[in-house]
Amino acid sequence: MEEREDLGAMVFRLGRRLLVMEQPILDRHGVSMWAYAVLTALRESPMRTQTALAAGIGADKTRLIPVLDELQKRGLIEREPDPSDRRVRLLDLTADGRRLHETIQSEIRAGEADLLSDFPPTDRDGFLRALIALTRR
Amino acid sequence: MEEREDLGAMVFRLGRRLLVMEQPILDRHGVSMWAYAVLTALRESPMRTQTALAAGIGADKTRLIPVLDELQKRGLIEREPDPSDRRVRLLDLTADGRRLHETIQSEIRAGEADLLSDFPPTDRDGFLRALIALTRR
DNA sequence: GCACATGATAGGCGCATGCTTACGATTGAG
DNA sequence: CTCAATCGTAAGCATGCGCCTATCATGTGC
Repeated sequence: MEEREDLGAMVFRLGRRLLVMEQPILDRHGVSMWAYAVLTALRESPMRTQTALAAGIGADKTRLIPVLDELQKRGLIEREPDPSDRRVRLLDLTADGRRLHETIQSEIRAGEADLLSDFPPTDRDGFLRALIALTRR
Repeated sequence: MEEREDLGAMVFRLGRRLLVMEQPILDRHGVSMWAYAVLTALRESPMRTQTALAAGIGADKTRLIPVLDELQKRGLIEREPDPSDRRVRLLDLTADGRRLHETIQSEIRAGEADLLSDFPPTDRDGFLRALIALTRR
């Protein structure tokens, strides 16, 4: 592993490559990257505050608002004031939102599988294991 | 490998993490990310045109100009008109530039080694092999 | 009850980016 | 010789982002 680029350079190039692969998929479903991140986060579990959601996906909480507006208008998320604390908005996916996320994610996963298909399984597993470990908070 | 995030999400988070690690190093040496990319590219081999350099590091050729101005002013790169075609500027590192790149890169590599130190060698090697393959043009 | 903290929202500022256009110098093809 | 193409440079534009402030509604500790 002597002659290689810096990790940063390689990771950023890979990021760009993944972006190029994913963008058309997101465009086709009329969803921005941030919106997809929101759907993904809410699929794991509902959120009690928008601030927590923003922190969870590494977004600015003020920039998230138009994204949530749009998702709500399209009926993809629920966003209701918490009866027990009317400052906060409870966030959750609707059935439509869940369905759309599932559709998009499966397309993205197909693209990923395609990228990874050339590697020997041990490299691929090592790659994924290391990547998962490196991105654990 | 059933329950994992999308590759894109993980790769971008890792990119941010690497950025957080590298930025202080670059700042300490008064070098921007683009400038460091230029030094890295020129270390591999001199370049015959700025356009080729820009394409090589994935930058906009017009945005590269102030970066090159700065690097030249600091005596880190040479940038002379090609006698055989005076439209183009031959680009190369100076001794100082080579030295500075070497210093910065070794600090960055130390940070990378630290990040990767926890993994079993097989995972680490698979990770690097896959990453190298995925970023080959 | 009152001061203070928290959540959502709106707006603005500064920065880096990608993209585009224009221009002067130079080269090469016809 | 003339014209098109290439290279470097300057400038402008729209976008998206992070950050910061202010405002309003609400909740909590004293």
